[in-house]
Amino acid sequence: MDKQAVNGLDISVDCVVFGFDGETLKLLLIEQSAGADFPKEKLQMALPGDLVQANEALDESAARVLTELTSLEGIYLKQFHTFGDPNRVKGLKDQDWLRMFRANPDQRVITVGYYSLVRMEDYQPEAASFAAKASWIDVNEIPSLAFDHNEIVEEGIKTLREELDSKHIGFELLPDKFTLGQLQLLYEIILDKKLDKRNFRKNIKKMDQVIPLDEKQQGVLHKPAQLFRFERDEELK
Amino acid sequence: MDKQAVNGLDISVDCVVFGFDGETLKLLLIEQSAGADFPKEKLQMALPGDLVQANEALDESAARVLTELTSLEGIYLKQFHTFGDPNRVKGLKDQDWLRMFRANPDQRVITVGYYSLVRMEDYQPEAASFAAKASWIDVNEIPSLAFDHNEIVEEGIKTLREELDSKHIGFELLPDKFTLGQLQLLYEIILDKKLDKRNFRKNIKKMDQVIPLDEKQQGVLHKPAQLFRFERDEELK
DNA sequence: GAAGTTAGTGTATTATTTACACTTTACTTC
DNA sequence: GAAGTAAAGTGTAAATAATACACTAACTTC
Repeated sequence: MDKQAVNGLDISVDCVVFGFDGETLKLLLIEQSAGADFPKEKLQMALPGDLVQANEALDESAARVLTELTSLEGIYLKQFHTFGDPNRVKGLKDQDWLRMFRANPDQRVITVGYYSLVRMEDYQPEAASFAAKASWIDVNEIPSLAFDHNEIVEEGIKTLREELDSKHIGFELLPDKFTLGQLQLLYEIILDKKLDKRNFRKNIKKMDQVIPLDEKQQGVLHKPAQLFRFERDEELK
Repeated sequence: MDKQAVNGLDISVDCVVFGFDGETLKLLLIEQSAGADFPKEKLQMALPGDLVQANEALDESAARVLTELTSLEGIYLKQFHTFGDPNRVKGLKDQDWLRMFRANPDQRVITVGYYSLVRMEDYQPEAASFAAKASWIDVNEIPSLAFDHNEIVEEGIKTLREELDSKHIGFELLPDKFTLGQLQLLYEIILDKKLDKRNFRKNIKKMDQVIPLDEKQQGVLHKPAQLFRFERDEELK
């Protein structure tokens, strides 16, 4: 009586994982996992993601993907958009891989996009625990990715920009101890515009979550900067 | 080799449809459709929504639900969040209905939430073309709804609030010709706070999309207000 | 024509944002 | 140890935006 979806359907999560190395904004991308006889030249880079498991909430699923990949827990993760174009996994470029690795390669897949912020110092892909090869790629040098992942990346970056100010998420990308110069540079890179140093510092110093430490930068060839740390809300309790 | 979702799965869209009658903010709710022998007392109110069809994009699906319900086209519709709790349709209160109307009542359903803004003058549910009974319900008097729809409503209202200023969506809820008093009242109701009349008007008059008409309100028992109309971006081209 | 009701208008005050340039400090090199 | 280098660190004035606030105008009803 009620209408009903005719075909089977899978749901996945894909994570747009940002990192900052002090110079450029990076994205954590994986190489699609290759079987013994899958031709290497047909492998593409892709966002880390996976099918959602039975009895697994969406947030849990995204957290699992990240933890499996990086062994990190408690990472900032936020759902930002769901991508459901009926043809999003029907591109020619993706067929070989789907036929090799998916039980139902022709099945429609709807994916929920998450973005995530990782301290790069906490995770270097060389030490990966995961089968698929992962690496940090400069956001300005993203290659053509599997499926519609380039579009997902675009949306993820847009969301990061929009939420940077209101949600204090910049700090998630920095080491525990950071300088105001590093923080400003990060903001400039994400927002893609220059900021005024004095005004920026004025604003930051209004936040009482940013705490000056009795400690200075070391080993730089100029005046060392004071270090700060960010006190997350949960630490305030 | 690759992991895979074990059970079958459905995906749906649910629409949080706002309307404004000049006094309060309303939500368009439907009564779950009842079969001949389904006990009326077990029917709940719910958000308009439906399973996503094969080969149907998510946005298309949401637009279809709204059009089937209201016969209106080109309505403002925006995806805001996807709800995927594995138990979101497992509540006791929802079992009877699912068993009657769904082919796979135990199947997990993930739903994509959309919010939508409808000019109430354009649609009065009494004249509905749709089977299920629909009605405008005051947002402050929302009853307990089917599934997790109360939660979806909460998120939808939150999103409406956040996007009210930045996206000019208030105008979508007003008649073509409106007064600044009506507009202010709408803002006050959505934001749930009083606004200063002179400052509000100052702000509105900065937007050159709000165009004063050579026309006044009629039939009011006080000084009639000037009418304005809102020029949407697409009209500007 | 008096009473009731909402429309419509301006200004002074305060807070926020912006623009802008020089001195300080530690390290490195010679 | 002097000179050079490179980023750190700092304050103020001007412009803009946000806020607070009270009366007159226009129409309807009685």
